[in-house]
Formats: sequence, structure tokens, C-alpha cells
Amino acid sequence: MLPYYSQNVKHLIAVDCIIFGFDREGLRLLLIKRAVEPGAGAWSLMGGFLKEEESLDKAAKRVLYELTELSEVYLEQLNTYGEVNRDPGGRVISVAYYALIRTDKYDEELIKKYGAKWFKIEDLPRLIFDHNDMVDVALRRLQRRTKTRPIGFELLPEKFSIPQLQRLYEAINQENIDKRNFRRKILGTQLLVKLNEKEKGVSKRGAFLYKFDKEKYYKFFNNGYHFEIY
Amino acid sequence: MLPYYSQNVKHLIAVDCIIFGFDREGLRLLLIKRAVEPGAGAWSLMGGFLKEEESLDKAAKRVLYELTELSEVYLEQLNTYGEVNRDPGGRVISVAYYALIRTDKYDEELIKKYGAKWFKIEDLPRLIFDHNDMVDVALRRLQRRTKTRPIGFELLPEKFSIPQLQRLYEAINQENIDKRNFRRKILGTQLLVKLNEKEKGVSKRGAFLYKFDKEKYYKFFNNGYHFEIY
DNA sequence: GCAAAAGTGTTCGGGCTACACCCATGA
DNA sequence: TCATGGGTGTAGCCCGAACACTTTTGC
Repeated sequence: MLPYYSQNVKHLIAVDCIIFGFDREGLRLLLIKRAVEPGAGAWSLMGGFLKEEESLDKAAKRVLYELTELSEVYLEQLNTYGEVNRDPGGRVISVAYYALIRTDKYDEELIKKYGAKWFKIEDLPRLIFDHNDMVDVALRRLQRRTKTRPIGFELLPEKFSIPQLQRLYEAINQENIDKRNFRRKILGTQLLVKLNEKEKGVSKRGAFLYKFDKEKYYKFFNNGYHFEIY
Repeated sequence: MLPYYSQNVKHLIAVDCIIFGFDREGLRLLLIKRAVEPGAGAWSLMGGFLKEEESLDKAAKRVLYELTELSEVYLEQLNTYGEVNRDPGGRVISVAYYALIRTDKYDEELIKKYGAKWFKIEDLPRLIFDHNDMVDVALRRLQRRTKTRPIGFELLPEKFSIPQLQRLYEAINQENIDKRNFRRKILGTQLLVKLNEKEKGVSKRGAFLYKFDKEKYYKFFNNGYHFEIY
């Protein structure tokens, strides 16, 4: 390394993942029981230290993979936390990421191994360090993003119904939405493909299933279109 | 430090500041001529390394102070850049911040010392590393923030005229705004105090000066009010 | 047959946009 | 007196919010 650079102190860098999921009960967060001191046994976000030849994005992917064995997951960087005493165990700068995963897909075994558990978003425990702050930021970001980007689908199975999608939006934004207005808006994007198939088990009548048309979205997007659901 | 922590590699951390200013010519960015290799002589954001007992926010403040001798400046964290080879001089993780400063207040001397220069936002040079990316992100963030937070005033003197404020919004969002609509919206917030004083030198007639009422804003804000200028 | 969720149109009002003319003053 | 930018009101339109009834089917 160049001399000018090597005069400076180095720091530990961590990434912490705010992992969102969605099921019948609503929006959920995947938390782990921290294994090491300080704060062993307390609830925590899943995290890990940045390695030598690893980008931040890669580190976040790795950390997520360790817990869930999922790759190809929606991940987005949030803020970086650098208060001097945020971690009593030592000076650590932490970069927060949030992830959207399909709860039908994660590996139960691994989750048990880490003592992980899904918590309802309205009912979170106290987390170590500044992790609760990170979650607040993540939720606000998710609320904003799902209104202006079609990323809500990352939390649903490939095939989903309109009422299911609506429940997702309601859970994220913690509000009730008029179903007629919602249906009009979401179908108005022209980005949902109606399938010849109905949802089983939720209602007697069964709701039609849809798929999100990713290719069409990218095409639209490149023509200056902006997804918007308010 | 705890053994679990000290097994991990440490990294150099930098902060880089995207410094916005505003004058008659429009929105501007303060850039420096980089003094050290790699890339010595090229245009760059002002930056510096994070110190041992210093938070990220403090580091950003310090870096900004070194160049401008300004404190009490609006600073907001943006993304953190961690690609392995983003800096050919060594592995450096960089946290970007943007700053809004009043161009009537910075110290010319210091700026010369660093070989710094104000550039029009539409007319930026190629910057080192990923600094152009950082600027893009900063500008988009500024566009969004000035629509939902009253931070545009940070770029203006204490006393300013409505047409001046409008020119600021036009420069930030790179669009023309109807002056009647703009005036209505901005005065509709009830957050501007009209002074018994006129602007000199810009027009013959002179525009009335206003002040932004910060206290009123905080009071409104705590009652759930949200600033919004579209 | 009844309970429970799916599906469907219309109306109303508020807010945003578009638009043109007079005013004050320095040169 | 003329050129330059400051300051003002209104009408139309569009979009978002509110709202109630019929349909399907498992039990």
C-alpha cells in the first residue's frame, strides 16, 4: 500500500442484514440469538465482518446466505453506523442492508442452528446495539421503495393473488387500503399477468393468481416509465 | 478487544464530501485537485480517513471544516462504497456525505490551498475513482429532500427573495417552474416571514426579502406536519 | 343456505397546472 | 421612456378517495 494510505488507522467493518419476510400473519423480521459476547443471548440482526477481498455487497450476500442458504435475493444498502461506542465489544463500523425473502423458501435447519426466529414487525424485541434504529430506517425505506419500485413481489411467491398483494402493502404501510382502488392501481400498471389458476385454501371462492412481468417492467423502465402505487 | 473480534481483518475507511453551493450561476459543486497518488492532479471530492476515536459524522464534519472552515453545516450521509478495487491505491471503504453550504461564507484562502474550485453542476469534470457516481446519488437525494424537507434554505443567505428561492429549486431540479404556482406553494407553508426589506442589485424593482422560520417548522413538524413542495 | 372473501363502477372534491397582464424602478 | 424582473388570480382538468352490492363456493 502507498505510504500516504498506510499512515492511517484501520477499522473493523461489519454488515448487518435486516431480513424481511411476509406470510399470512403479516410482515416479519428474521432475528438471531447472538452467540458471542458482548450481548450473547440477546436478539440481534444477522451480521458478519467484512473480509479482505470482498465488496460490501458480497459480504451482505454472504451473511444472508449463511443464515438462509438463499442467493438471488433482493438486497439494498441502507445507512452506515459509525458511532465510537455503538458496540461495547470494540470499534466496529457497520453497514446495514435490508433483504426481501420469500418465506416459503428459507432453510429451517439453518435457522435453528443460529437460534433464529421470525418476529412480527409490530412486535419486535429489544435488539442489541443500534439494531433497532437500523430496523426503523429499513422499514421506512421499504415503505418508500414499494411505492415507487416493484419490489414488493420479492416477498411473495412467483404466483400470487391481488388480495394477497394488497395484504402485503397493508402490512408494510400499516394501513388499510380500499380494495377497488388498489386493484385498479395495480392492474393499471399493466405489469401483472393473469393466470388461469386460482389460489387455494385462503377463501372459498378462490382468487385468481397473477405473475409479475419483469421483462415488461424493464422495457417500460428504459422508456422512462416509473412504477408508482399510492 | 475481544478475541472473537480481533480475528477479523481491518480496513481503511474514508469519508468523501459532496459539497453543494448556490449562486447567481446556479447549483455548484466544490471539488479539489487531488494532491496524492494515485490520481494526483485529478479532480476529486474532498475526503479524508476516519480516525481512531471519531464517529463517521464527526469525520465528515472535520473534512468539511478543513476545506472551508465552516461548521454548523447541513450534512447528510449517503451510500457507502466498498468495491474491492475502487481505489487503485489500496483497499478503502468510503462513506459519502453531502453538504449544503452558503457560498457567501466559505474561506477563499483555504480553497486555494487545496486547489479547490466551484463547478457548475451541469458541467462537471471527470472525477477520480467512483466519485462521479457519488455525485449522481447526492444530486438525486438533494432533489428528493428539497421537496420534502425545508433544507434548500441551507444554500441561501439568511435573507432571500422568493425569485431567488425559485431559481434554487429550478437549478436543483433542472426544470422551469411557474412563478405564480411556486409562490403560492412556498408561501402556503406559512414558514416564510416577509421582511420590510428589498433585495438590491438583482432587479430594478427589487424583490422583498424573507426569512425561513425554523422554530415554527419544528413546532409544525412535531404536530405531524410535512413540508412538501412539488 | 349461509358465511366469507372475491370481484366490480361511479361520483365528488381538492389540488395541480396552465395561463396574461400590470407594477416598480434604474438607467 | 423603456427594459427588466416582481408580483398577482382564475378556470379547467385530472387524479385520488370514498363508497355498496353481487358472485362464488366450502362447509
